[in-house]
Amino acid sequence: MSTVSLTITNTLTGRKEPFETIEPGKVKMYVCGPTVYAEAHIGHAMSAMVFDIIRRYLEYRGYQVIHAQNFTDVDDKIIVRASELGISPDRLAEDMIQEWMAQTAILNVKPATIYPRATQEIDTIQNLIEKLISTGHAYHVPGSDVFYRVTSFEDYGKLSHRKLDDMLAGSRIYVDPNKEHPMDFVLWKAAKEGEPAWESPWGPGRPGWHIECSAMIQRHLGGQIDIHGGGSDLVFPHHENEISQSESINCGRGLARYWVHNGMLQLSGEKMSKSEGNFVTIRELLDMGGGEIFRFMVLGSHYRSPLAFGQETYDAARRGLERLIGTVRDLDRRDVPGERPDHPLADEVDDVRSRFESAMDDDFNTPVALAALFDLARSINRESEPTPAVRYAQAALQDLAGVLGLRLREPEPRTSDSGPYVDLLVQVRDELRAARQFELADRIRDRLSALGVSVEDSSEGARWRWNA
RNA sequence: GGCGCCGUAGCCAAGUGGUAAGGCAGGAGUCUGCAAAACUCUGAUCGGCGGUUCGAAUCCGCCCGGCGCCUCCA
Repeated sequence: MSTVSLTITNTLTGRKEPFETIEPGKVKMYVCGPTVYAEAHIGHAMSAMVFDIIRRYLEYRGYQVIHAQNFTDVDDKIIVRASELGISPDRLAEDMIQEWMAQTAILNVKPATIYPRATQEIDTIQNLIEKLISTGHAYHVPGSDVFYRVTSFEDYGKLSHRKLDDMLAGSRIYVDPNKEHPMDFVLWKAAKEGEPAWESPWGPGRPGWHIECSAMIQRHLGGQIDIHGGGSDLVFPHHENEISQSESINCGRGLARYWVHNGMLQLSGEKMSKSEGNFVTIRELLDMGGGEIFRFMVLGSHYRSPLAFGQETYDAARRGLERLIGTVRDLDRRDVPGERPDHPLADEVDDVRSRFESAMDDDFNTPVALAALFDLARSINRESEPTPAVRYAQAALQDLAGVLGLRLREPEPRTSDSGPYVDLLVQVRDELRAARQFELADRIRDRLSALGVSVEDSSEGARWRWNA
């Protein structure tokens, strides 16, 4: 095993802690996925990317990562929305899941190891609830729901660092009179006429939101996990409730060693959210060709901080990313020397890699890791000839960027079949330039630019690329 | 009302005790037929006030401003 000194900020303790896995070399990571009732927005994409980056780095560090990401595929909002659309809740959920899978693939998010769904965990969920009732941690109100009894768990509030008493003060507008305590939450929700329902000892109904995660973790990852992740908006009540459910019947073993939460994506100063209606969908982002640009934005600030999405920051990210792409543009992996060249650039690579690793070891400090990559890019660009040392450094740059999930490829052309014609125009223009027909050559360049093609001249002839 | 986070150059953003990484934008150069790209040079004393310290962006207190959670939410 390598002597890794990785540290992670743990929401549970509020501190940065050395990362130690339960099993050597193996990481069990569970990340809360979306409730699939509507198109996902880029806040969801951000969260998926953050944990993708964490996963990639853990794998880079030699860990085997078992990554589970759930889908909440039964819930009030799904039912409401499906009925608005005139389709079944199943259908809606399935469509949204397929879309999520396709979009995260384009965003270069590595597929999770397993994708559990609430509706496929009903047995486990019911068993858990039964156990919670029999141990006095939950109660069934006949004709109503099954609730978790928050006062039965003395650690309630330990994740979000609040006390039950403090939460009551300015809290809810409406409290279900069936609850013993206002903070008690639903484990099993009785179905109304026409709603999706499963038979249970407490009547037909469906699982409450929080219980599915406890069940999935127990069934798919078996007991305690290393990392539990999600957006910071899930700390309370979702993750707090998960802890109480799982730990109250697990004899005090911690559900997860490290609780990791990403900051919220903001749009015009406020949290991006479906219910608030201020959001940019992943589809819109991808239509702009902004998948990798967005990842670059995410990498540009620490994952725990809020990130503001806006045209200015988007453009800045695009330009920065273009610089890195330009640095490895002409790289052909076949030209990369197998041996480390004896050259100052190779020393620079060593130095950059070491800075990259220290940064990532320090609670996944991606802004600092990126800074190291930009320094390497500058050193590479300083070289005028594509020597083996340059190829070596370019490959290293691309590899390290790859650990962050950046592909560093040229943007794809929108019209894929026009390439040969652009080639032709650029060649003709080269000949015009050779004949010193600059006026005509400039006009071609201007016209191509208007069509989204950048032409760059050099002593070896012109090259062109699609603008992002 | 309770809990927590944040406020660093025009913009984004690292940095938690020893005199401020990186990116974008801007300015001046080099290269180029011109441009683009690239390269070189170029900018901040860290929201305000007070305190601790030999020394603070970094610790403490107060104030101002912003955000998140306390209700479904990545």
